[in-house]
Amino acid sequence: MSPAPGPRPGGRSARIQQAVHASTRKLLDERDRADITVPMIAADAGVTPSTIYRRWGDITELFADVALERLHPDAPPRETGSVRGDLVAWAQDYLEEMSSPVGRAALRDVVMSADTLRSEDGTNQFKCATFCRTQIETILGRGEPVQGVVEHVIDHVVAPIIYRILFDLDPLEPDRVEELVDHALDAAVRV
Amino acid sequence: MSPAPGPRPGGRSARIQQAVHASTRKLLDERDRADITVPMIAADAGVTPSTIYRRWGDITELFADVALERLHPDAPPRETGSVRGDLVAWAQDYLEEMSSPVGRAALRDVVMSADTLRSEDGTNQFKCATFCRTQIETILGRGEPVQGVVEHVIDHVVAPIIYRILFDLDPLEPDRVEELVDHALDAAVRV
DNA sequence: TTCTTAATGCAACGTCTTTGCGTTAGCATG
DNA sequence: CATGCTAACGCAAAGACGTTGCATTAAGAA
Repeated sequence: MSPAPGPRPGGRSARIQQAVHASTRKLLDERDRADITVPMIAADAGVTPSTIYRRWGDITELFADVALERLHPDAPPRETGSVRGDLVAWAQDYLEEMSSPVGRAALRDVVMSADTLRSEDGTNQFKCATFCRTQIETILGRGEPVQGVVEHVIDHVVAPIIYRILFDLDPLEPDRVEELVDHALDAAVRV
Repeated sequence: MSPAPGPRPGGRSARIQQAVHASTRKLLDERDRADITVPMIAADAGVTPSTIYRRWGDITELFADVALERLHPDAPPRETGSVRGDLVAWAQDYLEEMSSPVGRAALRDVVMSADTLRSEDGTNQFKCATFCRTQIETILGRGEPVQGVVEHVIDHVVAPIIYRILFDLDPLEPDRVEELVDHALDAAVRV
């Protein structure tokens, strides 16, 4: 038997990762991304730069890692009584979170991370999209199953929200979210 | 009178910019982004690194600059006889271009460029979105004007295409483009 | 306690980035 | 054609960052 490889939870490895993440978040709040360097983070976290380089490769991957943590939903979507209501509520929350400077920056950090370096569960970008999809599936699972609704919600609700944020257009009016959700549901039924 | 500031077309400034752009494109075709450095580009273009640093700030901005050039449409959208047909044709072309490794990389380079450094006509991201919008407006201008169609096309056709590319999801089937266009047009009429 | 292994710290080296200063190219004027 | 002006470039030095081999340490297992 091989002696159980992999990082042990609670060990030094985990403590360091936590410290580095914390320092990264802290610096991201204070300074501009372009002004943050690996040695800075290392100093703040109390580790050597080489440790960070070895674990994350480069600062882009570290940022993406921290961003993913931010983008990961910490609770299942709220329940309002109807699928439509749940979707609207979730999408409005999502829009608000992602529109904030922090959310926007996190989105970019994920998008700009390597797409060649894929872990066992996909690229960072894919993981990010999966967070969304999972939340949507949870909501839709509460109602009657309709083929392909998830994809429609992604295409007609999530995509417009994100596109406008990333490409610096006027952010979506929160009111329009309702319209988008109706559209996505209509689209699913009609096809 | 101030002696007419700004770069003179055809001068040394323009030649250097052209050479640097060319070298950047060339290197982007050969190597991976992460392996390309400013000194490399400078050597290939026959200039000093400091010139590039002074003009573009960092390699990210240079990449974004080159990417914008790639994303800029070089011709007005094809005409097929109907607005719907034009939109479908344009969207399919757009999907194909952006899905290619080159297109995808260009999109990312634009998205990851600074959003604080805005030129007189907006950020790089905004310019990129404007290219799309202009093409769409051209097409819509050929038919009867309907309030807000442009935004619907952006939200329901462009956004899904781009979102899926950036977030590493399965790219849209070219067939589904037609469906998206119809939805966008329906949406515009119905509201 | 002792052993094993993965991961860290240290330190040195090479490369990139930044910056001051002298020079040049392009354009305008007489 | 000669002269002057200005923005931009090349050069070179200094500083900061990225990378790597080697010794050491921390955490868990026997």
